[in-house]
Amino acid sequence: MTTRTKIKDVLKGNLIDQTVNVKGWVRTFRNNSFIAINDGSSINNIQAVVNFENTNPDTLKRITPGACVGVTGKLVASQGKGQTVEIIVSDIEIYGDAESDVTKPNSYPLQPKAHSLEFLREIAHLRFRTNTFGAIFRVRHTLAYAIHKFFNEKGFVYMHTPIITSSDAEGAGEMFRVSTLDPKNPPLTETGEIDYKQDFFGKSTNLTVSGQLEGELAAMAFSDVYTFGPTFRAENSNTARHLAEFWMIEPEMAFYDLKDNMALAEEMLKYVITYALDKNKEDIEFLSQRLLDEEKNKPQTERSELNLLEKLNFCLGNEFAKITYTEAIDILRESNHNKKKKFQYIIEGWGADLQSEHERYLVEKHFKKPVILTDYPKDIKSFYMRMNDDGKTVAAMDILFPGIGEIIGGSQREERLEKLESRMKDMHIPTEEMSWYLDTRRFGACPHAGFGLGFERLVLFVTGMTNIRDVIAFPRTPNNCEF
RNA sequence: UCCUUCUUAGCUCAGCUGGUUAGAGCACAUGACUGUUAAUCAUGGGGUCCCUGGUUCGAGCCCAGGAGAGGGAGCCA
Repeated sequence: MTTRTKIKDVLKGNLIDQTVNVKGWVRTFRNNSFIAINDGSSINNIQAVVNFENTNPDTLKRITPGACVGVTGKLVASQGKGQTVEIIVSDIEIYGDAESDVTKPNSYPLQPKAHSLEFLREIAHLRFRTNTFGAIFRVRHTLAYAIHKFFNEKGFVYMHTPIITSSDAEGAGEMFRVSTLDPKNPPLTETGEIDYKQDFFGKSTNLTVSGQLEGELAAMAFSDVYTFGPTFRAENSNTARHLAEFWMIEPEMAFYDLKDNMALAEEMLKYVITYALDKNKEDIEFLSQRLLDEEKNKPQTERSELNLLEKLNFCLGNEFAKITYTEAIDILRESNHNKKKKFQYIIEGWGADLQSEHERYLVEKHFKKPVILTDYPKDIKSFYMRMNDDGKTVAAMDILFPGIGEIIGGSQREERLEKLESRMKDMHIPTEEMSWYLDTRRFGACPHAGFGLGFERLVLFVTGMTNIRDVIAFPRTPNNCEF
């Protein structure tokens, strides 16, 4: 009995002349002889050669795209040109058929031809079996692993912050309500409001929009912590960069100021991208080529200057540009783009929030590399960000990536109790409910900082994909919760 | 949520100024071939033209409403 070998390992070729067994799903069956089998361990298929003259014709008919097969045979150097090794099949087992006749109901929808990303999104449960999505989700895995590896090597503690929260004061966005009350007949208070005292938790609860506040509590004990978990926003955002359910990495570090925070973020991004380039070289090369092929149909002016691999390497080889909000406003105001009124929103003066066209100009036209923007006006940022000495700006930072926009948002936190409380009052955030959070400022407060990295946006950048729905297995967006 | 474009065969698309029986490539089926590389060659089947209503002698095409998708914007990660 030969034990199964993963196709990735068979392709290494050091098992040559040995009998091997592989199991996987048929991609194509050419010439009644050559089965391309993929088991997800690699972007590459193994070619299994059957002798159709002494194989049962009924078995041959069942070798169709999508079918699951196991083959046993001798691994030999390939006679053909497209691959170095192949398996001469001595035994084949069909584990699961896949109907290939499209005139029949429930036929396998993936055909040996190119499909549009939009079509594959409708069959997200099967799209893992394509080259593109195989590559994307292997890269996604590697990036997730690299993030844990990076923080672990730096001595960070991985915190699991709660998914269900009662805090509605984080201000990061609209929340999904969590309730076990009967939606048709909820208990009411005397004033006619829904009585959440009778709900499961005895109060109104929601899905988390951020683990940051809980992360800060932990950082006041472990010094360096991070979270990596699902996050939920009930915003009615219909863009290629937003999801209702996404994964976020939120490190929080005691004794870090904004500069330390920025340096950690840049180091982490470069670390994980380097790691993925090393571990998933073939996948990223495939995705790079996919992007080139896609852009062939576009006019010259819309094509990228760098291919995906070059773009990633360029990002690794250069320091991120670091400028303050105030400097960014000056650059934008003095730009020909602004003077020629090419912006939809003309930069008038200091204080306005930057529109994505401005961010894109800074990243893609002016600096042509990732940009860290710092020290935003306090009025356009969150209550917990540390007030700068000028009294006008806060110690915030956003990292902007080409093609993606904001990939990281972070800040040094306001550790001074009085200043934090007065900010909360200004922004109508109830300090009583947030007493547990304010305790960190009452007992052994220290300067600290942290940031949030949108994991899917990182995956977008590394895979060169342009729609966030294509880098998460089963995307949740307004009006869409399939699978 | 706003702006905009689209929806025709399993997939990707064409369809002229509103005109008779709606096309192509790929996929699929059948056959041939048998060292292929999304195999090739031949033959064949395959349509609720997104839905509802309207205009018209006549609607895939025009009008109104609806649904779904793409791109852009806002909010953000």
